[in-house]
Amino acid sequence: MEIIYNNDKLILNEGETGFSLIKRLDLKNKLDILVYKLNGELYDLATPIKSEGEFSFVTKTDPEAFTILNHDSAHLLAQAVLSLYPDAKFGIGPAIKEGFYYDIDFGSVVINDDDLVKIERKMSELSKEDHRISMKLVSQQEALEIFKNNEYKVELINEITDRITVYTQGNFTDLCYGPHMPSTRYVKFFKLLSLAGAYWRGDAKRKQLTRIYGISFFSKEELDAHLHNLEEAKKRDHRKLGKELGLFMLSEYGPGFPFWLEKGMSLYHELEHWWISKQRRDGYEFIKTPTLLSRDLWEISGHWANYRDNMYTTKIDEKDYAVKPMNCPGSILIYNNSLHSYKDLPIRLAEHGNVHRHEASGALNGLFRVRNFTQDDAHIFCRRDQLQSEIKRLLKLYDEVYKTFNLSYHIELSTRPENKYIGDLKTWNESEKALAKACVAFGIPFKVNEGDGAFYGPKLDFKLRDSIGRIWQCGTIQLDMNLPERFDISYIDRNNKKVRPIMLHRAVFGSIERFIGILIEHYAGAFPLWFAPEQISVLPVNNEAHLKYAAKLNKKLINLGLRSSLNGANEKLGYRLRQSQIAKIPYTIVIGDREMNENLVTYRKFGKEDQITVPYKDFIAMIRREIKNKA
RNA sequence: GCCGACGUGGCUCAAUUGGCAGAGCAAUUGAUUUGUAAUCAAUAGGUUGCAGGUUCAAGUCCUGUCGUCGGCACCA
Repeated sequence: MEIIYNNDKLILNEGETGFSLIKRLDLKNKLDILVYKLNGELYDLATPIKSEGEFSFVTKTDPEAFTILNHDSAHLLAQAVLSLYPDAKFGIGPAIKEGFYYDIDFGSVVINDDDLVKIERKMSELSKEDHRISMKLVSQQEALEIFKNNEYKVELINEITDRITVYTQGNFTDLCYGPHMPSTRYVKFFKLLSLAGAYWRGDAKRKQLTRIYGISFFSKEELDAHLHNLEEAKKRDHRKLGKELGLFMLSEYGPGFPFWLEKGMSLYHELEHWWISKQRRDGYEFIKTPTLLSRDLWEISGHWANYRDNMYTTKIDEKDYAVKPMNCPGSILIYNNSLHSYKDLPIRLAEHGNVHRHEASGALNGLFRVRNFTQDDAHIFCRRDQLQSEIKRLLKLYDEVYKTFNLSYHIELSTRPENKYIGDLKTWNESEKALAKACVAFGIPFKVNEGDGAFYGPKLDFKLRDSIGRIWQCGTIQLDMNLPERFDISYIDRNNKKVRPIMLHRAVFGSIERFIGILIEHYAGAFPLWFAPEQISVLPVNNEAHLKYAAKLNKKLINLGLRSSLNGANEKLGYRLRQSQIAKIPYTIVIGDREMNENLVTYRKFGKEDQITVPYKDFIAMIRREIKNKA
């Protein structure tokens, strides 16, 4: 039998394993080899190479290495837990993008953060003890016997239809497909990060297990760098910055209902004004629909039946009302307010609509998940033949918006769910094709999530990537085959017949509140000039000599439409400069004798340490240019 | 909603085994008039989230409750 290895044919010995091959080839980097890969599948080094094909060794630097290491780390965690808590029962323990976790039933024992430290120490011990990790193929009967005291594994075993393998290291044996590295000593640089409750098999009706999260790397440097990044992420937490920069607040009197402070409201207004002007340019008509609408409407839309628990309702004059959790029904009422000709389409109704949803208390999170937020919503009513071009327009608009904030993104297309869906197949196929085709035409790649669409239609989701690499789902374009039927909307075609238009829902930010939260973290509170709540701070060097002039200059800047403020506190210049740095104000200008007498401006830009002196009009020109370029 | 942790001046945090609630920053007042990240001094600021309980005595222990955080579930 022969394999292709390093582009060469290699004849295998009888019963050759990864280990024996490493030995035979006398590979220098043998300690870096984790597993081997045969025809794209990964195997333990101890497993005999069973067929011909493309062969390679996977080393610490290969893309698969991180997952393998973290999967091994989950096993090491379990081994450590078992030795400290012999009665613990194990659920599942996979590697994930951000490391690994293991779901464990500790019985009546309560685990806290101090225990994590103990477990971590035990893991290090077990790692040093260099336990061999060995795999064994077993029958279902044997597997059931091995895990007879663990109802979780038994449940899993009963569902497995192909081969069952178990992995053993020391006295810990786990049900696992593998692959694993040869021994526990490969897991060396790791950290247990947090403790959480997690429902068995993700089902809220089933038992909650204790989940331990951790992450593992091949070097101390990588681990330290990762921990450092976590610290950095904490520093830009929008809740922390929101407090420090005076942007918004939360109150126990309204959990999940954010209060906007003056500076935060400035962000909000800037963002909204800019965004409204872009949408007007693109042919959107702005509307506003009521916050409180009668139950009858929500029954037609289907929300009363499906989301009543998450809606705020009230009784007025013996009639039920609900605070709107969505803007669509209101928008449709406006569409239905008049007859529409095929010539009028597409009609693009936009509403920055303030909605309330009673989210579960445990779901609330700063501005990211709130009970009162504003959707930058729009509903597009168009003809079938306009669908393609409408989507293309949207892609262009989304691209422009996200690029303005320096956010890169990727698109995911979710298609028709297998069983539960409404509408006819023809429309589904046509719409999915239109969404895909528009992406291709726009020249942007997309990922397909088969069967992940809403029951009422396919959608495109936009996943943004921020300045430190985190992914946020914001924008969405959804085709709706449900509401047009329920509200019986139509337009009159050229044959004078009533025809059902296509309805698109679209939001680019998703929620303005959440988007601002994301931008706070993305910019770490140091907003670009056009967007910053305070753009310029004017500091007179000496209050007696320069305050008057500085105040005049500040007034001048304000009259030019700039958000400028004077800092004439009785403090040293250094102290006031520090204040503007802490407030992350883009430009701090210092006014002294020279500036006053020669009409100059000495400025320091946030994030830079040098001071630059220029004529006043050059400074204004520069500021204007920067604002215009949204830099 | 569920599991776990936490809740002390505006902010960040102290307070031995239960034993007089304290500091820095911010604020106010006064002095100082400052050229690129903290001038000096004084003053004021608290029913320790809230409601009960145990105790001679509770920030500390117990019960309940509200809120926040890390996750899970949920996210039209």
